[in-house]
This record gives sequence, C-alpha cells and structure tokens, in this order.
Amino acid sequence: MTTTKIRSTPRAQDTRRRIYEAALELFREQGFEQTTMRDIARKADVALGAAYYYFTSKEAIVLDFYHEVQQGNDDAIMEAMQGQRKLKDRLRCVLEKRLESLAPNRKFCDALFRHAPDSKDPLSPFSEETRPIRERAMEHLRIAVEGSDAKVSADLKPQLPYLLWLYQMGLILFWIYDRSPSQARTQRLMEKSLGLLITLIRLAGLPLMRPLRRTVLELLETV
Amino acid sequence: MTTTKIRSTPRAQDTRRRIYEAALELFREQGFEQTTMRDIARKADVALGAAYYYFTSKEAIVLDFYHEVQQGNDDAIMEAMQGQRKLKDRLRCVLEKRLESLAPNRKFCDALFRHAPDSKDPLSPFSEETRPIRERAMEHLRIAVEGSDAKVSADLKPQLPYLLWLYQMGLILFWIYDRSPSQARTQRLMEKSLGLLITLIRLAGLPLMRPLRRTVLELLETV
DNA sequence: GGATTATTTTGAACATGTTCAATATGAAAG
DNA sequence: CTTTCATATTGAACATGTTCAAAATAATCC
Repeated sequence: MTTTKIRSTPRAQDTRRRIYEAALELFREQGFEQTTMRDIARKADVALGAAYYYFTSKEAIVLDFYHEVQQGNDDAIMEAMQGQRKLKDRLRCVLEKRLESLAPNRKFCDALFRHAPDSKDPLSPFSEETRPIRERAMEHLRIAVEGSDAKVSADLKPQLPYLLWLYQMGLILFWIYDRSPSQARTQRLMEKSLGLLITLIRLAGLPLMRPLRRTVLELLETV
Repeated sequence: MTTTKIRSTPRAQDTRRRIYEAALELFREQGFEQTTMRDIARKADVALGAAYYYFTSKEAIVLDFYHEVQQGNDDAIMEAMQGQRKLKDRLRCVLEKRLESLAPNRKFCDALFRHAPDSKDPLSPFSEETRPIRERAMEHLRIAVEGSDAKVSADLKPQLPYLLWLYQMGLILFWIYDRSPSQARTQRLMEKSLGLLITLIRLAGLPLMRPLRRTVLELLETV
C-alpha cells in the first residue's frame, strides 16, 4: 500500500494505529467531511503533522479502512458461500457480506467514491494503486460463479468477474446514499437486480443471443 | 437558478459577466482544480468577495456554464435531428451535439461530476436544483425517440427518456476522462453502445421479453 | 557511555474555498 | 443639492487540507 510505512518500530505502529482509530471513530460519529485532521490529531494525542507522517491524505485513511475491511471479510464470504450452489444465492452472499462489513461505517464510505471517475487518481477504485483490492474482490465473484451450478458461455466467463464487480460497486454506491430506513431500498434493489442478472446470464447462453453477446464483449474491450 | 441574482443593474450584470468569463478562460487553460478563486477575481479585476457575491461557489460557475451551453445548443440539436428518421441516427445527433458543445471546455467538465452521487447536493446532476437542466436534456431524448420510426413498447416508453439520459451522462463521463487522441475511444464506444441500445430496445418489444421488461421497469421504480 | 545516524514528532506556515462586517457607489426622494 | 436607501464592492478573517524544516527521540556503532 502506498499509505503504509514499511520500516517502523512498534512504537510507530502504535502511533499509527492510534491515529487510524481516532479517525475512524470520528468519521463514524460525524462523517468524513465534518471531521478535521486537527480533530483526529487531537483525539489521537499527536501533533497535526504526525497524521500526515502516517497517512498521505485524509482520504488515504478511508482507503486503509476499506483495505482492512476487505481482508477481514475474506473468510466470512467464503464460508457463507460454502453451502450454496445456486448462483443467485452465492452472489447474494458476497454482496450481503460486503455491505455487512461496511455497515458500521456506512456514514463515511462516500469518501471512497470521491475520486472514483478519474482512474488516474491513486484513490480511485479504478486506479492502478487500488488494483490489489479490486482483484481480490473480483476473485470472490469469480469463485461465486465458478462454484455455482450456473452455465456461463465460454466467451463471457472471463469478463464476468469484472462485470459483476462493476455491479457490486454500483450497488455499494446506491447503498451509501440510500436514505430509506435500514437501507431497505438497497435490499429491494439487490433482490430485483440479482434476479435480472441471473436471467440475463442465462439468456446470454442462448445461441440466438450470440451476436448480442459479442457486441457486449466488444463494448467491454473498449472500456 | 440559485446562482443568478435577479435584481441587478446593468453594471452588476457586467461585473458578473466579467467574473464568469475570466473564470471560464482560466478553467479552460489550467483546469478547474488548478484555478483559484483569487486568480479569477484578479483576472476579472474585482475583489475576491465579488466573485462570491455573484456565485455561491466555485463549482456554481461551472454549473452556470453547463446551463448556458445547454441553452445555446437547443436549436442545434433539434435542427440536426430534422433530417433523421432512424432512432440510432437521431440519438447520435443528440449525443454528438452535446459533446461538441462541451468540447472546447472539456478540461474542466469533471467539476460537473464532483458531487454527482449525492442527489441531495444542489450541484449534483440528480438534484432537485438541477432538475430544469435535466428535464430539458430528457426532452431532447424524448423527441429523438418520438420522431423516429422505431417502435417502442408502451410500458417502456415513459421511462425511456430517463434511461437514455443516464446513458448520455455515462457517455459524457467517459468522454471527460478519455485520454485517447481526439477522444477516439469515446467515439468508438458511442457507435458500439448505440448499436447495442437499439438492439435492446427492439428486443424489448418482443412478446417473449415481456416479463424481463417488467422486471427492468420495476427495478427502475426502486431507483 | 558517547557519538552518529535514522526515525518519529512537532508546530508553524502555506494555499485556498468561503464568510462577513464595513465601505463605497449610485439611484430615488425631498 | 442633500439625504436616504438599496445595491455593489472590498478585503480582512476564518477553516481546513497539506507541507516542511527543525527538534526530540530511539537505534546503532565504536
């Protein structure tokens, strides 16, 4: 990670951790925007500059958090998928676990999408720098497909994880800004869109759809 | 518009205009981020505060620009569509004219999407405040469909302008960050995606697709 | 243990978006 | 022409993300 210092004494690790945790707590309470780097430093009992010694920017803290969450949820996702064979159920596992793990910190997840469209920005989900995170997420989705009983046409299969990842990011984005109680709308959207997705994947397998499928794949090539 | 002062003397209008034009020129030269409100004020020969007397924020200047561009291109779009009957061609007209009108200022259009996902933000393309702009754009797309020889199933028709608008916004976003020479990739993407779009609309008309179409429309209801 | 070097910590300084109280300007009224 | 009042303009002040040179601390070497 760009934001992680490799050489560091245990004491430094501790300071870093203190800053990280102070930040998350404040973000959780007041949101990302409302929280000041000065607030964070004060709460962590360090000088302002220390925060920047350990994190390249305010947003980098959130990225670290995202990275950690993903790591911590690796096993949970795999386990949840164990019993499931149907693609829809397997995908739902991945999506639900992902949202679940972000949930306590939903309030500041919007920071993750701040620089999203610019793939040159190191903090964008599409950037080179965040590739490891992205690929790990895609790997889960690949496994969800692989371990299911769904038939996927051979030419679509290699692109599917990326497509599903896009879908997942879209859903997360919707969830972040979903103001309905308990994000019920996201839940509904997930059910409906999962159903649609499965139908589409199934339809895409029909011989009749071959030209259409080809067009979609070509399109992907361009993007 | 929130950013427009209604009561104002000709002199004020002139000052406003001066600030606006200084801003656009600087944005064009150095991009949105790089340009300082102080730069703008200096170039317009006014004090810093004056800029904020006329515009609620730096981004509001860009929004004004977008508004103006849209207005100025109304006729051009309608004219361009005149001769065309095929839906694909008519849509291409709308998209191309839109990009064309933004092109000289492509460099700072990214500011338009800065607050996009938060529909509560006044500057978001999805916000209540930008509704007039959005509806005007959707109207163009509605006309593009209406005046074409394409058959659209009755239940899809009312939602189509919104869907097309989303599509258009996506394309603009891609275009803004398209680093290929002359944005050739956007051009390719447009052709391919337009083809896909037409096919989808056509397919959606088949009786066989009725349940699928219903699902999509339900999905839209949720969003 | 003292000197040297590397790491960590500090806080002042900077840049910039934004606010606002004070002032200047010009139009309307008397 | 002076007074009055709304409008327009000013620039200082503020908040906050970020940088950086200097100081403090810890680790390493002789």
